Amino acid sequence: MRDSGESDLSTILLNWYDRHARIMPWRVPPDRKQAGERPDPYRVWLSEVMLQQTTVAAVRAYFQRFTDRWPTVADLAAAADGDVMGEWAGLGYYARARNLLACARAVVRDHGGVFPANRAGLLELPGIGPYTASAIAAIAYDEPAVVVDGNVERVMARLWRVEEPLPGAKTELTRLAAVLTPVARPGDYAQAVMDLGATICTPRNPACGICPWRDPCRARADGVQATLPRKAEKAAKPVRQGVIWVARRADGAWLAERRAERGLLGGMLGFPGSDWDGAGGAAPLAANWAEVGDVRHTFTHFHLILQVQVTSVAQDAVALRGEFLAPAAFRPADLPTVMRKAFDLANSALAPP
DNA sequence: CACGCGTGGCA
DNA sequence: TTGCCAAGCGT
Repeated sequence: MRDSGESDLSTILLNWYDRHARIMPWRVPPDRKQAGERPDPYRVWLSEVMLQQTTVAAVRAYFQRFTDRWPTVADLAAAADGDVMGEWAGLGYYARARNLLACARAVVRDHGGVFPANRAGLLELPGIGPYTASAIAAIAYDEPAVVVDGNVERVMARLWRVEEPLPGAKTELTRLAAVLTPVARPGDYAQAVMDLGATICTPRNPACGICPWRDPCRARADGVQATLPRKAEKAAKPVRQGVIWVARRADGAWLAERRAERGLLGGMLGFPGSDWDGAGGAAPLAANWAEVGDVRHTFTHFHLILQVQVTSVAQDAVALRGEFLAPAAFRPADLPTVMRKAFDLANSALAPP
């Protein structure tokens, strides 16, 4: 045991975590850990990937469905691509789902179905970067890895009053996080900082009055906690426009199209459409198309206005693009949100078949 | 290293 | 309504 001031800080936080740890389906609470229970690396990995840039509230239901359907990494590795992409639909950042499958298959193929038990090994796997490798190593294997996510950056920036804006401050914040990381209970410590950041040291209106680190916090002492961390200004989002064609066949089948593996919504189910450059495009089949309105959707880097065209076609219609999927094979829940919006608009505009 | 990559909640 | 934000990764 160290006896430095930094060690005191981590001890204060761990004591707080022992009393206030949030209950999560992928987490082993501190009292059960103390009794010797270990978290399942598969569930830790799955939760960490889902939580990348995503709120706990959004992840919970997805985590439950994934673990119900694929209880082990071997089950997931054996799944069909389309089933995994469909189950991920709505959660966003779909490269995560593609990498999730690639990672599960690599674990089965190259590691005998067992996750590497250290940060360096985890880092080699697809979809596992510096943060996720550290988080799994600390939480699942109690490796004293330095875990730096958005919560840690925010908490460190306030605790030490770091005025340099992100992303430039990242190196300094990582150094400060490393100094605090304890050798004992590094996994609980990592989760404690994240709980602190999510429930007390929040981006807006931090609850400093009940914070276990309120006394040592330099930003709090100077009253500048709400201004930290500083961030570089972001560019304004341009508006892009396009057309999407939704066709229903007489038997109720829908003309769908699997998107390219790479890029926006890569690997997800969708409908034939134009480029999103406002130039229009050619319909995927000759029919009497009707414009039924626009769908508006905002992606990370742009706003999209999608003009929705619909039609009903005969059973012998031939599509130039896409594939007719029978009602049993077409689940609207498999669609990413922007495509789901287009489908809902089209479906409500068409008379029952 | 800067950028592309989703979505839903909230002020 | 609009902008900001959340447990980042790959290129």
